[in-house]
Amino acid sequence: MARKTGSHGNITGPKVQAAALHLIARHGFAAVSMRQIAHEVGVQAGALYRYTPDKQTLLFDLMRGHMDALLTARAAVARDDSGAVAPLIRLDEFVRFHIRFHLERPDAVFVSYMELRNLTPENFAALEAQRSDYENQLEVILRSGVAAGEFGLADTKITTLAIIAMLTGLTTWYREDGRLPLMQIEQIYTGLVRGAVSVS
Amino acid sequence: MARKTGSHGNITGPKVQAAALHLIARHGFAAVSMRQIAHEVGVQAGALYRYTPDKQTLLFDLMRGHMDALLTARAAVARDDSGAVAPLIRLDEFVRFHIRFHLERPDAVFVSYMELRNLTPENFAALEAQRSDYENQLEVILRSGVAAGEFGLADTKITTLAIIAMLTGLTTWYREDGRLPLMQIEQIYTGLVRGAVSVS
DNA sequence: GTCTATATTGAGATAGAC
DNA sequence: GTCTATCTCAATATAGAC
Repeated sequence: MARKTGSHGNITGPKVQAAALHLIARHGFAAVSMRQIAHEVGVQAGALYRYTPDKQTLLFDLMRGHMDALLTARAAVARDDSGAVAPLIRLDEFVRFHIRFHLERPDAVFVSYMELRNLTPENFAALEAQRSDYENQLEVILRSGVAAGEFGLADTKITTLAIIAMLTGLTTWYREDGRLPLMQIEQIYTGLVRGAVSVS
Repeated sequence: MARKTGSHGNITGPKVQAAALHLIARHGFAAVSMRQIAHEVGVQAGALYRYTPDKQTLLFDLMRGHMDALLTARAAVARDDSGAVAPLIRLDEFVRFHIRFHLERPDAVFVSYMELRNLTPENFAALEAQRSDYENQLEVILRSGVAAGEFGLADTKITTLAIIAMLTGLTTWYREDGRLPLMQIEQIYTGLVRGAVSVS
């Protein structure tokens, strides 16, 4: 029952992250000032430094948080696929997972892709390792499909990158109140991906 | 024979554009200062304002120049397709054109995609119109293929965006000295696209 | 056509009061 | 835990000499 009034640390921290993510997604990391972020949170600029040592770390924490969430969520889905699930089913599953996860957090996706340039080399390398880990999970599916003779692919590595680019591109134009409901969009994309990997 | 020594206007102008494109692609528009651009050109910052009224216009000119070049180059290719060329052939042609054009100018592609946020609303609208024009050319091909019964597509609009995202994604990882030669990469991508639009 | 110098503004980050 | 105040530095853009 301790820790009552006057202690906002557990609420301001997340608000700083949310405000930073929101503003950086819209204007870019370099274009957003600590003062702007503070204003959106409702505090003065100096107060932000209780929650991050500097602006660069704030950016990295956002991006690392996004990649951690991606890999964790993916692991929860992929866990059920141990063993006898057919490659085509696992491919559909991956496509749906990728679309859902990315459409649910467009700001984080945008920032994680656009602001890689603004990371220090070490921070960049850490995120690249996570991204590579994720991509590799799709490539494993493609390879198993090729091995089973169910997929017809010229190159699993390039096809992996091509599919992920295609799926992630969805985030640049998708609107919740758009022409088609999400489930139908998912079906269209699974169809496109199935076609791309089919034996011709 | 007039206009000799002391007149560098016709050379410094392009150098400013080239330096700006190069630096903005690497660090982002907001992160690059006019001083940095001037330094790369080999002049002082004040001199840049002989070639652009302000930083915003410099960015817009780069992006508009890229889109103009894209539409002009595309028109030169598409001109030969009046009439009896089969949809599948025109689709292959579009894929190869898109890949070649984009891989030849990675900096301009990167800037034109990443810095849309930093444009004024009017400048943004002007570029969006051009982008829409380009995308529409692919959609026309897809529609003609559907009409001829040669393509099996759930939705030409979404498929257009999906294909373009897939192709443009190539620019993020392609290296001239990479594992595969460009011609082979083009073949892989035409194969992927053919599969995606094929009747299943 | 480019320079130097400068006006003006705002950035990231820190110190110390409360 | 947040505030005010401030240090230090660098940004865009302009003016006027050469």
